[in-house]
Amino acid sequence: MQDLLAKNILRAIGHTLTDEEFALFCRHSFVKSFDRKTLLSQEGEHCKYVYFLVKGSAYSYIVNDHGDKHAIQFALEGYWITDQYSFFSNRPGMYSIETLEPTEALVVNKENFEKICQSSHMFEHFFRILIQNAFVALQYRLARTNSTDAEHRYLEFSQLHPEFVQRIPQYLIATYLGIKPQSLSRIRKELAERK
Amino acid sequence: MQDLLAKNILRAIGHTLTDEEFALFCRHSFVKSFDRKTLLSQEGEHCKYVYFLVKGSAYSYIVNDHGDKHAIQFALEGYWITDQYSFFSNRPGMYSIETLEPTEALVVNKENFEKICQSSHMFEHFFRILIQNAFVALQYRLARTNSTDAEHRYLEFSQLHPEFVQRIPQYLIATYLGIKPQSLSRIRKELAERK
DNA sequence: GCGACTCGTTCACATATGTTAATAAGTGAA
DNA sequence: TTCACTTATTAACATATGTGAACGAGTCGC
Repeated sequence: MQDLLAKNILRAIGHTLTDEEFALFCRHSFVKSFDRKTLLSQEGEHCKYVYFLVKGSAYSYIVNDHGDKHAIQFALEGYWITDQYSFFSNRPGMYSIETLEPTEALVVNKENFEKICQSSHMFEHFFRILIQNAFVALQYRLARTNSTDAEHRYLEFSQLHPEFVQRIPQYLIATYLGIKPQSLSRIRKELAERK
Repeated sequence: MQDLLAKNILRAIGHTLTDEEFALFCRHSFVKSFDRKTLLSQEGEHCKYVYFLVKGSAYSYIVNDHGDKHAIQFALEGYWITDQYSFFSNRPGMYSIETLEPTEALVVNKENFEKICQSSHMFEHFFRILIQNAFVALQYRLARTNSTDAEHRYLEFSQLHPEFVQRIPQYLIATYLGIKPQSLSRIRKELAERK
């Protein structure tokens, strides 16, 4: 189970955990299971935890003034997810997080997260790299959103994340791409006809 | 001059530098001046440096398939800027960075950046917080881009960054918001008429 | 096996934003 | 001053995407 975590760390920083580091993480986290459609975090409330998914899937979303949900991030096994805004600032969250399938996660609360980072330069480094990579991916996504039409964004998304296309409902992918589910349906139809 | 940097660090992590830490940073950075319209980084080439602006302004942008520039980030005095993708991955850049005014910056190359982070847990921490804050802001910006119309995005932008509206050309702000300069002009006209 | 959902599709029509082109004000260099 | 260049504005028309509504195929609980 913590195998996934070890791999995650290895991939990010190129080396694996010592036994002490591993113990440090275990002491400050716990495992928890969630049903499908469980809210892990809710808009307006403080998001106290960061989740590392071991099994299942979840997504975060924002609700706009018209009440529409817009997906922000998807997470499958091996992904971290939280409301970064709320978690890091200790303010009420702007996003909600919901499981899509029955899900199992390693859970770390804010206090323990800070402790882990303080007592281990390695973990501080790891989490810097982790958020750095997330930043780079997000920046690219925004750049494409601002400079490319929906059809190309969808094509790029489905090539980059075929596993999301498989497991995430299409109407959520649409909002993730910044369009309506009907529009994505139309785009997919055109792509299929042209092919 | 390094005053700005000290403030920047203080604001991010709540305490200031020791003399050794300050010396560490100085040993691994240098000051440089640039004319207006200087390319600090160029698409296709490795972005070797991160810049902390002490004076002037700059912006990063992506060029899409039609050859249109789209602003990614703006930087004024007290802001950090680089092509994070290229800088952190050591790959050819996807963005370019150009000064908008005569500019002065503290410059750190990748190697020294890593050294600073390795030899000081405090700097590792600072840069984690820095990129964390950048991530949170970026995520919110993307969430709004995907869920809000251009008029509201412009209003929010100009309230959040009045200093950008002052100093950054309007056509660049338009591309930053994901619209054409003509559209921003139209939106501004409507806002003015309604008022 | 039945009703209640959820999800994807399709369609006719609406609207925000893009496109192209022209104009004008402002700035800086010669 | 004049010329070249950059930036902002405006207008008529084009197009991608949104809107609202209907329909059908799954799926789940009972």
